[in-house]
Amino acid sequence: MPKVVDHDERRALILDRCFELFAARGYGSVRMRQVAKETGISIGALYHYFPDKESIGRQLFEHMAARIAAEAQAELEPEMSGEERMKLLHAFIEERQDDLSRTMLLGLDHHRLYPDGRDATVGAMRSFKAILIGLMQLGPEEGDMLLSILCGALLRRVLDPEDSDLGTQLGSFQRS
Amino acid sequence: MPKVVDHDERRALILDRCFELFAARGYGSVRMRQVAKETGISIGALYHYFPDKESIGRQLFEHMAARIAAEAQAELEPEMSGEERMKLLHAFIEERQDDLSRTMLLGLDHHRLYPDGRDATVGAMRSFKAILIGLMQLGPEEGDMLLSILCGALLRRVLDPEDSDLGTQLGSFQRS
Amino acid sequence: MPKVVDHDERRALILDRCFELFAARGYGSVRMRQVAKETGISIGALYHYFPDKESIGRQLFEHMAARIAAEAQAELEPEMSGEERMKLLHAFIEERQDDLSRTMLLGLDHHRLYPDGRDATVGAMRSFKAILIGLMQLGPEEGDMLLSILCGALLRRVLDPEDSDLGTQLGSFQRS
Amino acid sequence: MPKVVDHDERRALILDRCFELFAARGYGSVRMRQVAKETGISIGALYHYFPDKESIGRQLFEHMAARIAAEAQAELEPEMSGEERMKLLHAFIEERQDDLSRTMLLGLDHHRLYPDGRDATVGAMRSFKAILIGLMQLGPEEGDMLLSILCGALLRRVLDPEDSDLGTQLGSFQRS
DNA sequence: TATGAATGAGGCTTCATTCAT
DNA sequence: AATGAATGAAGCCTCATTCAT
Repeated sequence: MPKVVDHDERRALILDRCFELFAARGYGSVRMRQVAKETGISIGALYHYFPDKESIGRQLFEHMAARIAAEAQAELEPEMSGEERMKLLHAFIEERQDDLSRTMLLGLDHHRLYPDGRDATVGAMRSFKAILIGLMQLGPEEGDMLLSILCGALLRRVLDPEDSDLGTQLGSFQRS
Repeated sequence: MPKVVDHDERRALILDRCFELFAARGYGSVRMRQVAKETGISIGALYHYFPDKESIGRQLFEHMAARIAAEAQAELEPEMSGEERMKLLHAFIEERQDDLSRTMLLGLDHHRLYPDGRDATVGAMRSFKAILIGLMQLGPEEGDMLLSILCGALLRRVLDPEDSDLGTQLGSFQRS
Repeated sequence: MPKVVDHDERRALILDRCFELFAARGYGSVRMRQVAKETGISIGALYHYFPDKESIGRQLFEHMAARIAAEAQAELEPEMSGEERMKLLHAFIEERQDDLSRTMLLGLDHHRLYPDGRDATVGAMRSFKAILIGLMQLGPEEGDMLLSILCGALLRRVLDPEDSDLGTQLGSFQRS
Repeated sequence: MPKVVDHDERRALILDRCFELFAARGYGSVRMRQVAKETGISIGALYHYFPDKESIGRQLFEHMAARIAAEAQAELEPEMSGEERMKLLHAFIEERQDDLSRTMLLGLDHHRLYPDGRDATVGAMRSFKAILIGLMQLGPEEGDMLLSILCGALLRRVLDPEDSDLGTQLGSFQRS
């Protein structure tokens, strides 16, 4: 009897393991050799789980976006006062700053390289907006603004880490 | 030394012409053949003006960031009332939405691929922040927030063009 | 030692089952995965019976050539008149057109890929020639000619099936 | 000004140069590295002239079949007595024994690997038959027989070079 | 014995760079 | 200076073979 493996589980594991790599270097600059080393899986075995490199790139964003959305929906219970909800959101985001930034970068790669799959980035953005609006009980304009601030703060955190404090900016939003 | 001027001029021309290409595909996915076709300059000639492909990528971001900063400083004269300054900023940004988004994308590529040149992205971000603060006469926290909103709105415009209106969000900021 | 018999039997079975595959695609274009699927035997098990892929290719031609030669010797009893012997030969060949063509193709692969085993193709050709000469009681030149016509007709049947009728050509030979 | 090359000419040169290689090893066992070495052209340059390896394989047979057919039509002038025509044919074939055998082997590879291009082998066979019939002024059955003898003799020459003399067999045909 | 997932050398192909023209 | 054909290192992927189960 050969080794029994759950293909879907293994696929997810591989995606988790090469998340950082793709986010840090960008799809076009990642080499399959690096993916193999990073995941601890041989090059050949990677091709048991993904038909080609592009498929890894495509699935990676959707995988991470789905994971974060699921965590958000699980953790962000709206049964509390306004101030507490903001704290909860704040904590949630702060905890995941790196994952969120990376997923954002993957989203941009996804958008640029797979024009036929742009519904994935659109869908992800709208899901997050809906989550924010639902949690904070915002109007659409406020939701837009909060989402933009979040995205912008994450982006600035990438480009100029020392001059961007997510906490301060969420605070500013709240006060306004 | 007319040759040198010519050289720099030509370099700038080439950068202008392949700006869209690099922004749309990402540094790692652009091929020299495409650069040649896009700029109308033969592959061989490109190597007269740039030592290698990386050099194009590196210079491209700095070139565009500098150009936009220069335009901002030229156009955004602060000699007017608060409301007018906001209108001016609004118009300036709206006119350059595409260039700004693309430059942002290039900045992210720059950051990811040339870790030794991160001062370029840091510098660009801070310049823009200073311009915003100077123009709108904001405090540091407000400046941060405006910059984040701008970056976030530009990013969202890339990922979900139909659900992000830059004008509305600047308006929201203003009212707050 | 029943195991040994079993082993050889199984080997023969495998060879029979992948005969078509190798003849149709050519040794160099057959994949072990295809052999496994075609024979219904797992890749791993194939390696119990053959040390490597080359061994299958080598044995395949010899196996089929030996089988056909054995059948020829069993069926082509020369105890009859000249005309009947020709009919018999004709029937024998017509019945095995596909096998003969395929074996010929395998012989060519064998010759090209295993230069150290060319005595196998030489031996096979000479056996068949001897059988023809013995059966039809031909002189050496006639035997040569009949063998060439047979080989040529089989080859033409592969390359242009609609313009080659084996029967007609054997008839032409007979009349001459 | 870059080096000016006639693509078609160069393509033909490459095909000529790797003819032996493909015939000797079989399409599936030829490596691009070998083609580069054999033709004296770098691997990269090969891809200026052929989109991929398969294209070389496909074109090779058609190129050689066309070349031989052209030579046959140029050299085999039928303005002579029957005996002289046979001598002429004999000389023509003897001179090209290797090329003819190799082209035959390529035809078999072509047939096996490119099923969508089988009209090429069919066409080649029929051209040669027509040339034979035209030259020797044969009836269709005789033409068939002569073509089969030729093909068979060439094939036997590959598989058992010491036991096949093309001249003898053409002589046998003539006498019959 | 039997299975097929895993391995990694090596195949085909791409593409940044060079260089003859 | 300009051109683009040529080069070959290195990328993606395949597939013969191994090995844990």
